[in-house]
Amino acid sequence: MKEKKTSPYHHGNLKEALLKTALEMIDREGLDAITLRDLTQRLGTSRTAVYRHFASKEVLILGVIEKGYEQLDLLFTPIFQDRTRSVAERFETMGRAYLDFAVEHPNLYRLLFGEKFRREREEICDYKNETQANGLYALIGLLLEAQEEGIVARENPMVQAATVWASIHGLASLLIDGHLLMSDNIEAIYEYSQGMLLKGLR
Amino acid sequence: MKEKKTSPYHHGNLKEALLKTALEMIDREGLDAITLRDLTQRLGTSRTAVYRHFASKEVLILGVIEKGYEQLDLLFTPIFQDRTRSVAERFETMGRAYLDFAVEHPNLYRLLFGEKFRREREEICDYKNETQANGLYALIGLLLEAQEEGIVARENPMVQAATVWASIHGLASLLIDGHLLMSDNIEAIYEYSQGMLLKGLR
DNA sequence: CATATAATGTTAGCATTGTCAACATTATAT
DNA sequence: ATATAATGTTGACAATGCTAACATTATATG
Repeated sequence: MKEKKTSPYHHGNLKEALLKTALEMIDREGLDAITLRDLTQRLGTSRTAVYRHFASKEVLILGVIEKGYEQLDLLFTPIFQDRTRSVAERFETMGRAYLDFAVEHPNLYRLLFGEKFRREREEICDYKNETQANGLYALIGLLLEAQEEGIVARENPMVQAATVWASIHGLASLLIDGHLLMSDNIEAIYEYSQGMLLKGLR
Repeated sequence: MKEKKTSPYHHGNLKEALLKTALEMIDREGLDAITLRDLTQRLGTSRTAVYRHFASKEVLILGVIEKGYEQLDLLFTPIFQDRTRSVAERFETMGRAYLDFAVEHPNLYRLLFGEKFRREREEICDYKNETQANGLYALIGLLLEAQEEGIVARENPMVQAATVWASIHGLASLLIDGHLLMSDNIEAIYEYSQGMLLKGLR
């Protein structure tokens, strides 16, 4: 399929390759560690080839962010929408999947849910963080279902969703940023959190 | 008091001035925005004067972090220890003060509770994040008091503290990092969070 | 098919920034 | 009083993002 000639002048699919490799590098080494020179060298092109596809390093990163959200979407949507499982089950599974993702991909998690390029995400790309919004809406949907079942109080689901998300995001952040020193208790903390959330939402 | 001569060769108190100004700059413009050249220029010294007091930029930042924790301590300790107020009141006031600090000093908040230099904080300085630990211990103490009063279940207070901290940290982070778009609802979200926490802890 | 034009890639070089080495000036101690 | 330590300065280097000018390949249009 792919011609493996000794580096042809035109890469063929450099844009996608840049996004893919950049995402991998960020995932592995963190946002601050990646360098355009390093990135391009791994792809066998010259350092400025990036600029034929992205206006700047920042714009490239914005592409990576978009790609990251898409991957998250692929991961989470099935869990949310698995109607074969009870609301409580989906809630539990979802929380665990979210935490697992953060722990397994801390650098990527920070990129997606951190502060960097916040303004630019909405200015340059106008996809308005669709996926992230999707995630919130999915959570709101789940909470509405839970309200139907009577296991969650009938209050503003947006406020509830924000509260739930904040709880889990806080736990994920403290964990991957090394602020919870009693790491062996993670499981206990997570279970307590879940229980407290369910109890508090009732 | 201070001699305002036309820049004497020796600054007199450069180390403290560096820490103070660096903290102000980080608070205002964020960690990534500060530059040793910029910093030293504002203090009227040459760019490399820093290295007579700090081994590197990173070590300087570690000093700023320490200073930041001290300031936080000064701000929070009185609230925790104000025995004239009920446990519930202190809990409420504390949460609000914490959130206020994050919103008013987002860059500083990210520096103190973010990921950067995590390892180095414990390797180089050996103060072991005393203040942060102090904060957690103070919260644990408050929870123990609350357990005495019967408004919080008698379970592992460390786990409870981590859960509470995660909730509020998550809310603060999502807020200052721009992930909660319905910014007008912040107050509602915060109040709901507090209520949910108290209910869930019971 | 031929060739003009767009797309894509390369090399050279600049500005910024952290850092080091060598040197200069001031404070402190003996 | 002067040797030594403390503190500050200048010059330079390497890494990095980026621009300009040029080179090569693909695509389209006659």
